[in-house]
Amino acid sequence: MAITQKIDLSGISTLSVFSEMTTSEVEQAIAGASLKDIKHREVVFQIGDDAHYFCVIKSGALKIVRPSPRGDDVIVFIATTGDVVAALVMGAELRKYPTTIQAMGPTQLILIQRATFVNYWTKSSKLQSKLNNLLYKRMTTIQEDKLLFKAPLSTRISAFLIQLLDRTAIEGHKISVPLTRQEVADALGVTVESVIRIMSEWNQNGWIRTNDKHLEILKLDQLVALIDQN
Amino acid sequence: MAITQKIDLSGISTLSVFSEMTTSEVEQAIAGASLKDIKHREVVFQIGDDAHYFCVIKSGALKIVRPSPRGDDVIVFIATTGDVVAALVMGAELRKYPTTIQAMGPTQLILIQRATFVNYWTKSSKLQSKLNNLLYKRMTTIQEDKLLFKAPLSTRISAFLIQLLDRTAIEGHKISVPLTRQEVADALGVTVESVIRIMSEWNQNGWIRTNDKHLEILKLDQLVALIDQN
DNA sequence: CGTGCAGTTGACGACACTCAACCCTGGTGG
DNA sequence: CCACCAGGGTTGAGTGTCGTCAACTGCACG
Repeated sequence: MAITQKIDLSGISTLSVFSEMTTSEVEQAIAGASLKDIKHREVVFQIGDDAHYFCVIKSGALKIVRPSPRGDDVIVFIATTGDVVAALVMGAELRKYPTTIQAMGPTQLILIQRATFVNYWTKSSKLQSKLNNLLYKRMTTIQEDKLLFKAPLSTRISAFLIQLLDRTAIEGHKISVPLTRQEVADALGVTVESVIRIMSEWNQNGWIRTNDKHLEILKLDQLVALIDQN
Repeated sequence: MAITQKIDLSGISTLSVFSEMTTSEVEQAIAGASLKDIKHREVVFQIGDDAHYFCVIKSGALKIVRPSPRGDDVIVFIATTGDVVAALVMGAELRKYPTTIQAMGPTQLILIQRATFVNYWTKSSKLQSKLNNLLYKRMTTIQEDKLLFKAPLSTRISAFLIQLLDRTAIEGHKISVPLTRQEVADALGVTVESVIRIMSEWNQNGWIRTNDKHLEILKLDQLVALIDQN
């Protein structure tokens, strides 16, 4: 674990996990925690390692990845600002990370010790309830994709991008998370080539634009139409 | 809501949700609840309906279903004994069931009022923690399937059946939940015909047997081999 | 005795996978 | 300064698996 900083509460209480909590409650929730800056692509937690920490995303995004039996990676979920990652492993018997967690773009994390989870988070029904909601949302997004299983790939890619756009929204229709075609493919469980064939066409049509790993959606209505027409 | 019975605590405290709880805690958790017998195929909660109740499965199984845009159903999850269903909707702003819940085989439920959830469950960190674990397990099973996305269908069916066998295990290798090929297809997001083509072959090879909607796995090692070889 | 559902089989076609080659960029080292 | 390499993106040809459509059986149920 590298450079850490003193925790500044001001920015933290705005995170949805800690909303509706008093300052003292927030302090207990992050007792002994540290702030950490993560570079693009840096691995935060490695699958199989002993799980001593979990984290809350202060800014940026993380991908939760599992290797498939075939060798290729599968992106289980892309966590964004305010999400809590690896919390439930803290309470599990087998205290190894079940997934690899990796940064997408520069990311700032609140790294919290297992002990804090056991001593405070499990005892706080407020926090537990927040965790439940986050988990529920995560499950819902996975389900949405399952619903589109039989739909053509273009529909699935479109739905994926729009859902990611919703969750990372900045001004305009620009996805603030750096995203390669490989990652889109890994998230949907398909091959890069298939993704590229479809997104290249969108590019030529002027529906999307990529610069410096960042994807901008120029014709949102066209992508939405792809989903609806189905 | 139809015929209900007086609640018998003896059978209930053995359910994993209520383990590690005192009798009085369990009583509060199911205050005002009723026991209900559900017939095979009966709909417990209908998607879009007002969510006044959630439930704990005392015995049997429920399928959690969402209609896809194409019109066909997608089975999100098959909940078995001890699972809690529709609990998280109780706390959501939009109090409509997000899925349809339907019985698979004769099932006995503990039907609990929303008020009990709000008044007791949300306040109890023990129960919240149990809910977290159940949700986590549910998410893990969904993920497992995602890992096998690119694998041949036979592998995915095999993995699905084995996972269901693990969770419903009775003596022998018989899945105690009645299961049609359509349901297998809906759970994996594929067509019935594809499922049938594969399972018919297994039938002829003597690897599985179906009688009265119940599936028995005769050559478990053969099915496991399908997963491993991949 | 008709209706509906579960299971089955076959023919056909489409969409996505596989494999292979190639471009372009940025970074690194001689 | 150039050569080399790696990673991301792209394109094409060929293949295969699974979806679609259609027809048919057997069975349960009212």
